[in-house]
Amino acid sequence: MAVASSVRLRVILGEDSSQRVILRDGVPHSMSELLEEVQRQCNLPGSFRLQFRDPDFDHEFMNLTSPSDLQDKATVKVVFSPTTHVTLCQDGTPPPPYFGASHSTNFSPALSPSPSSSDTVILSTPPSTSGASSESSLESSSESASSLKSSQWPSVFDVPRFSYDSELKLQHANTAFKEGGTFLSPEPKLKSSILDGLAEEIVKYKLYPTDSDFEEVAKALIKKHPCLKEQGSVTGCSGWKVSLKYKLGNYRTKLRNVGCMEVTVNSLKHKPQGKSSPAYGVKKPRRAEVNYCPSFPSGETAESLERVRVNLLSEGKKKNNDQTLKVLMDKTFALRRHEVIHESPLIADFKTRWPALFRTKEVSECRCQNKYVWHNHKLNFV
DNA sequence: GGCAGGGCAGGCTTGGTAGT
DNA sequence: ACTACCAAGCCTGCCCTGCC
Repeated sequence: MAVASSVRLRVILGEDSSQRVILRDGVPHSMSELLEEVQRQCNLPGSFRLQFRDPDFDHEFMNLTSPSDLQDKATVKVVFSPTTHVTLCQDGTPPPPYFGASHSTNFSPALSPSPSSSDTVILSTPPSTSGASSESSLESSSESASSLKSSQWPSVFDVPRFSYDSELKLQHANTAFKEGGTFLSPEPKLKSSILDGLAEEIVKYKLYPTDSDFEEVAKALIKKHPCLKEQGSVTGCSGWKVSLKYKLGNYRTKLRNVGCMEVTVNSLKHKPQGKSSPAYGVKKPRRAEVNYCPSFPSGETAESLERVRVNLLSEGKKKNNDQTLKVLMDKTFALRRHEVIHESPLIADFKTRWPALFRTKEVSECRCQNKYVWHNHKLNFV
């Protein structure tokens, strides 16, 4: 029985970054297998295509459409899809999914890499829409909201399916609307179910949606369920927009009560003394700010991560220790974010606590790929 | 022309409460 | 339990003005 010999590829990941990929069973038969293997070995997020040096065209890079064009030691280049906005960690690698909050990475769930240094479990499905009011559901929503938001706000908001009975009612009402133009005035239970479903879909992306986000969701709702359109409203959905704002406001209160970090940071209890105004110093992601307030990795506490930080200090003194530093820096990302958000430390102090973050390698790898967003450490300048 | 600072209006926050 | 609403006050963006 013939054994396929392994094939080595040089994969160009960026301007100053390339990596060896070894295909132990030879070149895969399909492009999808090849892409998956490259993605796995290079730990790449999102969708991308490959280009290879085509000998028929003076070895210029051409799109790779068939794996059979590759030979041992071939050079391929990774070209990310325009829709993939990759957010890098300090070390230039994509963040593990638990980095969460409003981050601008658009991971493809089917192709997203496994969390390397994270112990956090990735939920592949949104929290139950039918049990939003239950404590357990809210806790999972809190988890979802604070640490598992792995998608950018969608270009087209997808209205989720509501509970079975709600969908049934809407189906009947939509039929009646199409036949006789009858609008539906949803009873409180149905309205609540709709708002619940929309809220849970929204918090998968943002805990603090903007006015235009609400408008977008409301429009998507009446587009999918035209029976819900409001008469006497210019847009046909102004009331839904307002209700959604109330819903999200109340929803954040619930999340606060179950300890969702991204909202508890704004509770009065966490405001400085003498500044106990609800609107004072609200901390939330601004513009492209990413991974705003991630939860600690599963099983970790501030104390345990502090011990990791101390370990980082000693590991940082060793030579040729990049891989260990990378792992430890990944692991302590949430702790750094918490320090930045809660304490707004001076750069000098922060540098003392986290010297590894200021290594040339850390900074240059982020800078050299200026299309990427380095997560914001909002520090006070000295 | 470009920049910085002040004033202003509107939007937004949390916490609390009334009504259903 | 939930939606809707209110209060108090901070934040943000816009506009205007003054200065270089």
